[in-house]
Amino acid sequence: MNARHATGNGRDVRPRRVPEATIVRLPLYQRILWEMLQAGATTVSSEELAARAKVNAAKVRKDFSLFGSFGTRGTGYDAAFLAAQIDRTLGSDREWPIAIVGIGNLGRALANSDGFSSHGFYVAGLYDVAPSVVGSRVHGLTVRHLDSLGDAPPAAIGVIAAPATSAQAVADALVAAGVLSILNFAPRVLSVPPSVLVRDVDLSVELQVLSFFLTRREIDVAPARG
Amino acid sequence: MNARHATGNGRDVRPRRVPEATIVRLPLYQRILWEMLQAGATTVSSEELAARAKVNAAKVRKDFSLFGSFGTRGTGYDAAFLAAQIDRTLGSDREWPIAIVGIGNLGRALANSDGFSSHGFYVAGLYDVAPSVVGSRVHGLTVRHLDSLGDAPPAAIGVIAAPATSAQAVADALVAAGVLSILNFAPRVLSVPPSVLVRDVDLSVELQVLSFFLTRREIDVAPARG
DNA sequence: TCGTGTGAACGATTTCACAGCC
DNA sequence: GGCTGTGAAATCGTTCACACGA
Repeated sequence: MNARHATGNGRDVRPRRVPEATIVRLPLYQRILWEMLQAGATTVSSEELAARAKVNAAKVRKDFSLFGSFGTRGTGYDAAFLAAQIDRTLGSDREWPIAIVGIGNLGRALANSDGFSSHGFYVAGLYDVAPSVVGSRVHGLTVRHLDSLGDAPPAAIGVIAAPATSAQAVADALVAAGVLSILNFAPRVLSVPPSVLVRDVDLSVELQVLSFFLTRREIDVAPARG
Repeated sequence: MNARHATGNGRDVRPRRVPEATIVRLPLYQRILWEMLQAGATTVSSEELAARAKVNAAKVRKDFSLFGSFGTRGTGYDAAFLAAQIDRTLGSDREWPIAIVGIGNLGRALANSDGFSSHGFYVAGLYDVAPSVVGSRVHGLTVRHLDSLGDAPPAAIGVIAAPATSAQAVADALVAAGVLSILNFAPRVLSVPPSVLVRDVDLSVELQVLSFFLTRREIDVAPARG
C-alpha cells in the first residue's frame, strides 16, 4: 500500500521509486542527447553519455532503467527513442503555462530566458504591484497587477521573483489562484498547502557554498601544497 | 570530548567531514538567525530553527555540531554567537570579489541582485564581448571586454551568464585569469582543471523538475481525488 | 564481444533515541 | 525539566561487478 501504481496497461512502464537526484539529471541527459542527435548520432552508449555529462556510467544506466527505458545489449540506446522517453517522463511533450510574479531585473531576465520558452514551457502572464511596472510590456506581454492573477486560467507553475518581504503574500495569491507548483527565487521559506510543490532557487546560497569551499581550501590545501 | 571550538582564534576548528548537504543549509540557518536577531531574539533552540527552516531538529543540531559550535543544554544556542560562527564557516566575514561574464538580461539582474552584494561578496568586474554592451555602465561599473579579464586581480568567483555556445570559452578565460571558482548559469557541462570549483545553476532544470512532478501527479493524484 | 540491466556492496545523509549537562 | 550533542539505526543514493542478451 505504498505508492499507488496506475499499473494496468503495458505502454507505460512505471516500476519503482524515482530518486529526485535522478530527475535532476534527466534534463542534462536530454540536452546532451539532443546535441548528439543534431550531430548525427543514432545510438549512444551509457559510457559516452556518462563521459559527456561527467557522471558514472552505471548511474546513467540505472537512471534509465527506472523508467523501463531500455537500450540494446551490445549496442547501446537509440538516441531518438531515448530522447523521446525522457521528454515524456519530464512532461516536455506537454504545454506548461508559467506566471511570473515580480517584474524586476530577475523577473525580466526570466521572462526573456530560453529556458522559460522551451521544453513545453511558455510565459503566460507577468504580474507585479508597482504602478511603474504594471502596464508596461515585457517579452511581448503586458504586465498586470497581481490582483488580476485569478482572471486568467491558473498557470501550472508560478514563479516568485518578488522581494523576500512579499514572497509569502505572493505565494498565497498563487495558491488562491489555483497554481499547482511554485519556483521560488525569494530567500524565504514559504508555507503552502502540501499539494503545492515548491522548489527554491537561492542564487546567494550558491555563492556562499563556493565561498565555503574557497575558505576551506585556503586552510586545507594551501599548506599541503607548500 | 572533541568540543574544541575556536573562541577567538579562528584556525583550530577542523572537526570532521562536512556533508555538502550541510553546507547548503548553513546560509538558510544564517538567514533565519539574522531575522530572529532583528526581532530581538537572544537565544534559539534547534527546535525553533528547525520549524522555521522546515527541517528536522536533529539535523540542525548535527549540522552545527560538525563545526564544534555548541549551544547550552537546557537553553539553546546564543543566536548572535551562532550567527557569527556560521558567517566564519561560510567565509562571509571575508571579501569575495566577483566577476560576471555575459551582461545580458541575466547578467544585469545578477549584478544588481542583493545576493551578489552581501555576505562579503561584491561585484568587481563586468565583462562581455558584444560592442553594443562593452563600455556601457551597469550597477555602477563599466562593462569591459572579456579580453581585459586579466588586467584586474583575479576574482574569487567567476559567474558565467553567457550563452551556452560560448560558456566553455568563457570558462577557459576565467581559469586563465586565475579565477578559483565558477558559478555557471549556462546549460553546458564545463571542463576545468580539478583545482577550480564549479557550481551549475540551470533555471530550466528547475522548471523541468516541477513539470516532472506535475506530470506524475496528474497520473497518481488526480484519479485518487476523483 | 560488447554494453545493458541489476543485485549487492558501499557510501552518504537523515532520523531516532537517549545520555549528559544546565 | 528542557535541550544539546551524538552513537546507532534507518534511509537514500552511488558504484561495483557480473550475468545476460543482441
